[in-house]
Amino acid sequence: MANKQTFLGEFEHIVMLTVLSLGDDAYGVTVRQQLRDIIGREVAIGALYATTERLEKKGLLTSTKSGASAQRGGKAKRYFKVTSQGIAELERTKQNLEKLWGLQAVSQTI
Amino acid sequence: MANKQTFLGEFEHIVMLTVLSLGDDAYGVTVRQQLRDIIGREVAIGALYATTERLEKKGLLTSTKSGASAQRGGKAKRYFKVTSQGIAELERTKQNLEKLWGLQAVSQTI
DNA sequence: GAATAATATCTACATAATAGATATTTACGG
DNA sequence: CCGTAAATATCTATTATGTAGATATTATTC
Repeated sequence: MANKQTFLGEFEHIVMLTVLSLGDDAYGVTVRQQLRDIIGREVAIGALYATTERLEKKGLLTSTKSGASAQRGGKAKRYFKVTSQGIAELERTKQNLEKLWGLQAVSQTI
Repeated sequence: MANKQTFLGEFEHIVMLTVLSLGDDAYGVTVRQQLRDIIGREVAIGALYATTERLEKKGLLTSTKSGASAQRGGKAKRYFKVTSQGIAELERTKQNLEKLWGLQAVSQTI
């Protein structure tokens, strides 16, 4: 097992999908809201930033600060965007899961 | 965020699917082989047992020792089986991912 | 009975996920 | 303008997951 392989963790995975789904409006609060709306999952805001930071380090996500344009105040939003490398990674992850789901005994069961 | 939610981690997820796919023949070596064959992923045997043990603690998997029936020796195999709770969990996980994948911007991209 | 094959178990460490408290910035009402 | 509230990000600490590989156990063959 010489060369390290890396994979999207499960939370990383859904955060990336959520960011992607939000297009130009993906920042901490909206990502959190979207996760709650779509899959009913409550995430701590800290969890989110920790994860996006890791994803940035891996080159799967980028972030840019908006100029201060908040409705009622607040720090400048940090907008996230999935990189093309990130998209490739998502695609690979999805294909692998689909392969596993497609196996006989599995598709009969779940 | 009072009550703790738990989710299948990414490795847990694929291990469960693999065990399921192997039916009555799921033990350390075959699970490892299947993962290599289907998605080209090399896993350390220790990683596998650590994970199955955790899944057992959560009630998503059970294991039973075979009588010693190995071809050429070796310790008795430990056969794994996904519990019905495990199946429910897999189903939930799959549905959530499918929801996210189905979102407009996502399905246009990956 | 020594070498080898098939398997599981153990130990230690690295990475990912979670929780929630705290800090920063701006707008609104008086 | 000042205090309060709102919107957001950042920080700190802890727990849960994932990874690696060495070691132990059991049986077979020669």
